[in-house]
Formats: sequence, C-alpha cells, structure tokens
Amino acid sequence: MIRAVKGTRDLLPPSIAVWNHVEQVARRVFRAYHYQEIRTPIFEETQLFARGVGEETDIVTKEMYTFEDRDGSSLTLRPENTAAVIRAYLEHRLDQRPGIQKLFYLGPMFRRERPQKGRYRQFYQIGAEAIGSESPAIDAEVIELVVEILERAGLSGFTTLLNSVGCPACRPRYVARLREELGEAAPRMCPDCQRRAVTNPLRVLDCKIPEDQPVIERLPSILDHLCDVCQPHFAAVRQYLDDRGIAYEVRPRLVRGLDYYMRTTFEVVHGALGAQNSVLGGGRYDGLAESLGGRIPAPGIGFSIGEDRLVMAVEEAHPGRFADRPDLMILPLGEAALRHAGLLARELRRQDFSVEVSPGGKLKRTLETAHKIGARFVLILGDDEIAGGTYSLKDMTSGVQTPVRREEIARRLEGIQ
RNA sequence: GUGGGUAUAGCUCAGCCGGUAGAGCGCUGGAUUGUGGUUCCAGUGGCCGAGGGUUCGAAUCCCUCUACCCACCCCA
Repeated sequence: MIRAVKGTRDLLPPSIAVWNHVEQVARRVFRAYHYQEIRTPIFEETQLFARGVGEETDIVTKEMYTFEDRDGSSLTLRPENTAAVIRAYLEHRLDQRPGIQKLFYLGPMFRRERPQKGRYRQFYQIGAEAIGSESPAIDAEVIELVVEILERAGLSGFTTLLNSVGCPACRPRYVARLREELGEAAPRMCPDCQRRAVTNPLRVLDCKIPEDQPVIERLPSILDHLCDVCQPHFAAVRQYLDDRGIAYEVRPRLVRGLDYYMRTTFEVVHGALGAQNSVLGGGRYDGLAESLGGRIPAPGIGFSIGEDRLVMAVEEAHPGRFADRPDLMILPLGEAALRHAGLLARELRRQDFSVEVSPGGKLKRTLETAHKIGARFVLILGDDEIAGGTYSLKDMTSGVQTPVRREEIARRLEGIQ
C-alpha cells in the first residue's frame, strides 16, 4: 500500500477545522494591522536560501530538498520564506511603494529533518515581514501583532522571550569574548558544547544539559556588549512593549538559528508541545537584502509561526471546539419528499446555510445520523408536511420540535448563527 | 546523522510459561407504523508489519529488515 511519505501527513476533518480557524484568525489580525498577503513560489533557486539563511547553517548544509532541474539549474523547496519575501521585495522594487511594506504569508515549508512531535518534513508557517524601517516601534508592533494572533486563536499559557543579538558592529566583539571564555570553560562542558564552542559559540548558550547550566550562567551576556546603536534600540523596544502591557521575558541567551538575524530576536514557547516547545520565532534582519546581493537596503523584521505546533496546542486547549457542524439536515420521507427537499436545500444553501439532505431511509436512523454529524437543526419532511404546507423543524440541542412555514426556516436558522 | 520505544480489526488495546485470535469503541442492521442522545440484540470486520530460523506446532521464542512514535542534533 502507498502511504504518505515520511514526515508528511494528511490534514483531515475534524482537526482541519482548527487549521482553518487559526488561519482565519491570522488573516483577520493581519488585516487589522494592515498587512497584505504575498504568495511566493514553493521552490526557488538554491542560491537564494544558501545566501539568505546562511551557508553554514544546518538548514542549508543538510536539510534542504534540493534537486537539479532538467536544464541543470539547482532548485530547492523553500525551507523558510523570509529570503523569498525579500527577494520579491527587491525584484519588484517594493521600496518604491509608499510607506513600510507589511506582508504576510502562509503555507508549506520543507526541511529534511528526522520527524518527531511537532516537527515534520512538510510543515506550515504563518509569517509576516515589515520591511523598510529600522524603527524599534515596528519591532514592538510586530510582537504585539503575533501575540494577538496567538491569543485570538485560543492559545494561553505561553511565554514570550526577547533578546537582542547585536549587529555586525558589536556581535563579532561579543563572539570573540565568548570564545575566549569558552577556551577555559568548554573542556568542563558536554561534548556537544565542546564542539559548538568551536563551530558556533552562540549555540553553547542554549544548551539544555543541566550540568552545563552553572557554566553557562557565568558566561558573558550579549546584552552587556551591545553597541551605541543596538543598546538604545533594545531599550526602546522594551519601552514600547511595556507601554502596551505585553508580557515578555528577557533571555540574553536566546539565540536564533538563522544567520540573518540581528538586533531584536524573539520566540514564543508553550508547555504542551513536547521537546519542540517553540511556537514561533522571529527577529530583525537589516542586512539580509545586501547578503542576497541587493543594492537596495531593506531593513526589516518578521516572524513565523509554526502552524502545526500552534494547531496542536489549540486543539489540546479546546478539544472539539472548532468542528464544522451543518446548520440543518433535511430528512425526507419518501420520493416526493426527497424531490421537494432538494429544492428547499438549494434555496437555503444560496442563503449561506450549511445544509445536508438525507438520501432517505428510516426516520429513526436518519435522525441518529443527523445527531452524529452534529446538525443543529433537523427538518422533517413527509407527505403530511407537503400536504399541509408546513415543515417540522427540530432543534437538536433542546429536542423541541415546532411546525414552521417555508419562509420562516431561514429566520429560525439565523437565530443560532 | 545518533539513541530509545512500539508494530494484533477502521480506532484504542488485551492475548501469561508456545497449542493456528479477543474486548471496547466505530460501522451496518434489528427491537411492528414518522422521532436522535440511553439501553438491548445481531452482523461487519485481522496474511497478528515483512522475511527467515527454532519447534510436531509461533501473534507468542531468536535473527534480519521495514515502518511509525519519542528524544538528541537542529529548528517553526
């Protein structure tokens, strides 16, 4: 039997309703903050991600779905979308449009990792980028926006982590300092940290091994090494978040995996997700456009929500709450009633009601089916009703059944919407 | 790439020390006429992940493989 390939999955009812709910909430919030949608291709030239994400990152070195096209060019299924959005910004000269470009996207991304809870090879991200301003006010607004999405989606009990990772002016100095310290400390740490101390010192900071924590505590903090630009920028972001009453925790050891981040970085974690507890990550990337070879500066900040993880957490918090239930199920008794039901259903469907028509059978069974599929109302339609010109409308929640005339049905259904 | 766990009905799982399969849920139907949720009855269901070995006999013991899950790595 042919099965879905490793790390991919079918999204089925009823949980697809949660996906739609999350996406609908996101679209509504994006609209409120005046973000507009952008849809970039699912695959791009490999170079875009190699340069955008960082040649040395794990994503680029071992997790990309890269293939050779028939003309010999190297293409890659997108492992993330920020680089592509910036590419589009440069390609279409969106810098020439008025104001800050605020764009959102949602869709599948691809990384060839070993699947586990909350991690898939085809996974979905809901993200946004605000391009064209270096102002810390934008940073705060972006964080406010993403928190708004999470809350309105039905998530609670999450923690927003905030940090600044500096910029090309100050981070190298900090990294050098860190290397120095690690020269002494690393030998006392876990094997992974000893490796990271050489390859990527910043990664040592978020090692999870308990024994290493005391050592990590004593390592220098990047926040003490921010330059004259980064330091006030970070202070301003915090100020604006405080103004809004948005809760966050400063985590000087929060580092991001993608090379393009600078200054503000943030992450939201949630307990109910297993080891992959991060629901979203984001940050500022003022130098990304240049590293893509663009001559136009495109300072920006963005985030991406791991939709699979958000859906998982929302489902856990509100089981069964977002199921798609039909407003009405029509139960015709007999051939004449079935024909009549077809016409009636079409009329109601044109008024945007969700209507199911039973193909027939014993009333007891069809009522049982109506109950199982969650129909809010049931309309019983037999010879008596056709003759009398009224229908029997039953409220499946209360069990109360009342005679209604055709023109009353819509109004009765409205009452429950 | 590394480690651990699990594979038996559509789903969740029993099945001890080897004697050729069970439950609950689901699904279909019935409990006399056109009334659901509860109840009762019946039916439907399985190459016991695949291959090999031990044995008179393997879902059960051994080996190999595969798949899935979880964790590491890394990240959303």
